[in-house]
Amino acid sequence: MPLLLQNNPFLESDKIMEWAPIEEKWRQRWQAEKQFESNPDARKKFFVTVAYPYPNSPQHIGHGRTYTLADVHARFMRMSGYNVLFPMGFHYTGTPILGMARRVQENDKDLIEAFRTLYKVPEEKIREFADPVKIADYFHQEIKAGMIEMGYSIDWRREFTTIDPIYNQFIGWQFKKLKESGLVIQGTHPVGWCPKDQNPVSQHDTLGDIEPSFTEYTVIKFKYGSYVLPAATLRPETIFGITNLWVNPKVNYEVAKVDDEEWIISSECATKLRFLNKKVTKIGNMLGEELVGKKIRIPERGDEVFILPATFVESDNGTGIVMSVPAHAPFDYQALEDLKKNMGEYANLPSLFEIKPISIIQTDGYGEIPARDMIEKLGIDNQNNPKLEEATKELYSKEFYGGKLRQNTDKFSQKSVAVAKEEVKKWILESGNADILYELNENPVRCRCGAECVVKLLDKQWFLDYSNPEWKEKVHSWINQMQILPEEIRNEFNHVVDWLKERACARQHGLGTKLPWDKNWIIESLSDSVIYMAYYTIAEYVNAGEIKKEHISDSFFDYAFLDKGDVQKISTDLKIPPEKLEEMKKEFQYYYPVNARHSGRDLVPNHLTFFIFNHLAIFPKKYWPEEIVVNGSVLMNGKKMSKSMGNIIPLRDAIKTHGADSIRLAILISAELLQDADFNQEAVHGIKNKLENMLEESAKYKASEEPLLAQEDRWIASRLQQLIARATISIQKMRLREALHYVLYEFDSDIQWYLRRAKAKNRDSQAGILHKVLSTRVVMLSPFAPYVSEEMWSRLGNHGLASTASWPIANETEIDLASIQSEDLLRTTLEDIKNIIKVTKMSPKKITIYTAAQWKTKAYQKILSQVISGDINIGTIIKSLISNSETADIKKDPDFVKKTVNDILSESQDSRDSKNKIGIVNETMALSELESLVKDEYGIGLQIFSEADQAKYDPKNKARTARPYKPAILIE
RNA sequence: GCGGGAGUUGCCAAGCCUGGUCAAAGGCGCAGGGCUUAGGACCCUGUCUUUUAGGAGUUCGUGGGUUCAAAUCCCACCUCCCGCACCA
Repeated sequence: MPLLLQNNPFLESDKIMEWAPIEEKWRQRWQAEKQFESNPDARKKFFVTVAYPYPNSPQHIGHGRTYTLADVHARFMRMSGYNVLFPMGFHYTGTPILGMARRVQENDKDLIEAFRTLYKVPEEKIREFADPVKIADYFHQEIKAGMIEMGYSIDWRREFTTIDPIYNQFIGWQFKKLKESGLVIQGTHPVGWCPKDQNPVSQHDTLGDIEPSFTEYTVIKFKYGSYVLPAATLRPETIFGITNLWVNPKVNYEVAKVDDEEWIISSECATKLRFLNKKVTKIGNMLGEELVGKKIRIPERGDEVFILPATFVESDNGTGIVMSVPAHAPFDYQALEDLKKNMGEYANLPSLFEIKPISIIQTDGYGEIPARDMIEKLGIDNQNNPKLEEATKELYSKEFYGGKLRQNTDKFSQKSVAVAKEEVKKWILESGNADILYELNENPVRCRCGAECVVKLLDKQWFLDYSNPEWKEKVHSWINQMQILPEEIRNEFNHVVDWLKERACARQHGLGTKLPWDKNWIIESLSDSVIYMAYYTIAEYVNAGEIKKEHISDSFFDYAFLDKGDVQKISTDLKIPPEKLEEMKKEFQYYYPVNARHSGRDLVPNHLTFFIFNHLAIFPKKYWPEEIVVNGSVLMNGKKMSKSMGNIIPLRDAIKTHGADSIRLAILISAELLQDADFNQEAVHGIKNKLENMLEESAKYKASEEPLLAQEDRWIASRLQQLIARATISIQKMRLREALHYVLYEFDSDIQWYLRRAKAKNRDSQAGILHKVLSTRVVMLSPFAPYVSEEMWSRLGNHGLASTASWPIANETEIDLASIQSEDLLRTTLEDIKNIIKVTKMSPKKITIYTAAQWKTKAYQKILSQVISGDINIGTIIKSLISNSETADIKKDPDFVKKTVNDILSESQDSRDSKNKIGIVNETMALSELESLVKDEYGIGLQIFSEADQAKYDPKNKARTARPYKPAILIE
């Protein structure tokens, strides 16, 4: 059979079976029966949501993970009897789509080609893509189609996009609520900025996708007569160690009026300052060498030091002036050394040789002058040696995390560098002797328009005040009460809450909702997606046209979501019948709070945390979210998916090739929640095979009432109950991999064993039992693999749908512990026989089994109960056994106690308890089942004797070694 | 640095939360056999060392500890991966 070769090897399929028609059939049935539409009723509800997608590309396997997890959760809860609401919306707001539209307008070849070949967008659609909304619309429909194909049990009547007018009104309402609570504040805020576009830039706005990150520097103002000579530093605490200032003699500095002061700075610095809202007016120029040899006064310290020349000083770095701390900065130390060696034209510099490094930081592993230690260690001999960077970095890190300030640092003495850095900065800033400068980490960063980016201090920026201590406290305490899965993430949440500061919540362009009180701003897209789950409860009314945008005002949301206001008055104002208002309010109150929110772990430090913050700020406590479930990402053949690797599998393509169920299972089974799931060809292939085999199997057994007569029947029925119990617990903890493992694979070995037993006995009456077992198993598979489960369910001859069947409830009373022990005994004995044959390499003719004598069984029970009660002292056990006439025979075989205690100790707590509970097992009877197995396996006969049997056949005197649960074996 | 995760037998990977059924699932690879014109298809068997009686020995990053018992719990150390923002 020829293989359909496509670009991606993953998309090869051997097409053993056509899944598509099966999927289509059941999908239509679900739809026709409105299985996933949820309306308030008398049942308990369960509201499960997932972060809605941003439609700027087709979804791939990675996106599929979170949605699949949520869908399994929804289906499981639905089968467990809950009225489950699982809705979906689409997040249009944000900047990337806008950027894409702009690139289409500019006829960007790469992007258009990507649309064409990678995303397979039809030509006529691409032409519309100059309009960002068209892009969003297109991928919206694409993603939705994929979700339907994946079998997600979504109530599509409640769908919306974030640019729907009523949604915008809702977000406006949200922000007014936040502002009323004092949680929206205004302030300045540094951003990466394109001076040409007059816009903030983020990573995907720059050439080469460079993140425009920046660092905050402290600028210390040195006084030179009436001028200020500012030097930028990352280490303000080293002000105590300054011995001089450095300028580059070749640089032409600017004299400029900066606000009310006159500064001497490089011209690059002047430019930077302008974007930081400084009023900078150039007055004149001054060559660096003019400054050399002059003295400046150090603020706070009050003493004076010289300005010296250094070539390592660059005009585009900081202010173009550098403060010199030779004891702790390798550059400074080396520059000073260089100068002393080669005075040249500066021979007249006074007292140069008197300049001594001032050590201000004590760090373990370093001497008085750490900078000199570093330089000697790395063998540096001049200030242009590139190793100086490395030396600086290492020393900075060592001193920052391990250093302490010395006595000569005033009130900061003995403080750690990490602490002192902040305190000193604050101290100098407060006295007006310092300022702040931001410097891009990578230089230059260019905007897509080609202009060089700068750091701009935005004025009057709006912030959500996530630093508000009361708000933080509230969030902390709620996080500690919430259900968070997996549990490890709880700490991470708490940590995020701690470090979260004010967050800019509005920007000046992009799709989105206008800030209600300042229409120049658009609400930023991570802030307009934090309480939208409430909107699902009214979205169906919007979609049905029952409420219109002109009818909506804040009073509507106040009423529906906060139960505030007079219904009659609102009804009159908004022209909505009071019953309708009441109905919507009831609906919100029915479904809220969100019971489970699913999301990828990348949203923990932002969306999920904001989600909690905002719910707590806006809604009363009874509507705060109950549970968050976080999952990891998906790898492709062990590697991260990325466009450049070309290993992104579009979800819909994968469905076409492998079928939705195989993909669902492959994603779920390869990893537990937080781990990265690895998606690969073999895994999907294996699962497909498995499902096909199971499907074939389903047609074999028909329902019939058969009593559980045989030992193996009771056993498989017991194992089924144990499976139900274990799988249910696993799903409740969202350990879906574990649950699937039990249902799909582990239980298989039980079925195999059962079939082997039945076959050995030549039974033909087991179909009814297997039918029951397999049907229950299909029900349990249904949330994971809904389509194939429906198909199996129907082939098994069951009525209705697997997805509406009730989730089985484990029945303890159906678990027959004795049958489980008996089967274990069979298996271990068979294993032992196999082992002996393997080691001796003999071909067996005859097997004889000896069960332990009664006194041993009695003694075993005694020892067992004594070990369970914690007594494992062999001496006392023997004494108590001898004192009892039933077990006094122990004297004949003192070794027996030691061996038995070891036997018992090497078993699990569960197994011990179960053995203790069921008491004495009739081993002769249990092992009689072995006969058919041995016959089947080796084609030979088997005889069983009791050790106590006087007439037994025992030529090799083996019988005496028999122990309970460990019969003696003779093979000839 | 802070926060999180990981280190298992040739490779990938389960087990760890809840200590004992762990020489440790499963897959790949490898070896032997079956089936076959053939197979990169499928099925069976084996795959730490040792052993002609179900046994013994040495293993789960390193070093300690707790326990009758440690891959699993505790402590210390080493190595690797991810996140640290105004971006969805």
